[in-house]
Amino acid sequence: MFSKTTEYALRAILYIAQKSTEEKKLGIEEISRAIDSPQSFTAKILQSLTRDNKIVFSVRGPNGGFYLTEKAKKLPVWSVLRAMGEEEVLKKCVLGLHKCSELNPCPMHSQYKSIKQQLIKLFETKTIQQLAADIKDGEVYINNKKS
Amino acid sequence: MFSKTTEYALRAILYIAQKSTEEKKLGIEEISRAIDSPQSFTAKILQSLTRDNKIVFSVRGPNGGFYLTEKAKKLPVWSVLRAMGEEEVLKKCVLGLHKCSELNPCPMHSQYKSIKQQLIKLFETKTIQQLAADIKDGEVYINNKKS
DNA sequence: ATAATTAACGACATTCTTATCCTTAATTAT
DNA sequence: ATAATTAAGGATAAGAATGTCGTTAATTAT
Repeated sequence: MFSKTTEYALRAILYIAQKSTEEKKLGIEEISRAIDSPQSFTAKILQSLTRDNKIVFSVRGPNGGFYLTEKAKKLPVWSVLRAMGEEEVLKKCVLGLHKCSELNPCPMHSQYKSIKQQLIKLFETKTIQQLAADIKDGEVYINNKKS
Repeated sequence: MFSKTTEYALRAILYIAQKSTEEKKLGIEEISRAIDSPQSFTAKILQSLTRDNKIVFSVRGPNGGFYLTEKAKKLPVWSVLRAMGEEEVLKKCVLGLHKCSELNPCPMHSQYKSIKQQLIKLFETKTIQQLAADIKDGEVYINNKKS
């Protein structure tokens, strides 16, 4: 559904949300190990989310690292997807038609539309914090180790 | 959602299903013009669907071209997606976790699952023929011209 | 001040997707 | 038979996504 880049972003943010506070920041080494993603590449992703999107925050130097503010934790998953440029994926026509719309629907339009809407609603409703809380509770996991 | 390659495949197949019979085949020039896709690239896609997957059929030479048999028209859209290697997209974990499952769910698993299932069911249920018929009836369109 | 730590940044490498072009093979019409 | 037509196939290219590495800048601890 989403690019690998976005998958890494989501997992990293959920891990950070779950483990960090403004006092306890997380290093990229720990994060990428925990979510099983390429370290330098993940660093780049987090840097862009820090610089451009104000979803993730960071501090350099000893005891530095990445963290989320309480405010950022309350953001919907949708805001991460938007930051990663995935809005298009969820809004466009399944057949790739530019002009597909209510007035000019493609053959899949009417039935595909309602499923897309459910997806968008799901991502708009769920916050980073809610998902992170479920991880903390041990109900769900983001560990991606193959072994 | 799907790759451009798959979008071209779906549009091409629907166009062929709608316009062709075993007696009246369609040339690649007409097809790619009708669905607004790159001609040589679309040819390759149809060739693979012909050679490997027996979804599309073709004949070379004058009055040759691509067509669908009546049997092929009855195939579900899902079989095209499978042929295009998109099964993965609809089955994998939204966070990209290898091990995500009922027993080891990711934080989005339970709610994402039901939406995925709707999508799969939709593609399993709808046949090429049904969609093509809707185009013929003029209810829906696959024209992709920007102007 | 100096050294150590950690993110930021830039350049580059690799792989996959998308796309083009040219030649070959099959079929048909004359 | 020959020429015309049309898909098949191979080689290659352009671009985007993914991934690596080395250097720089900021911050902290000593």
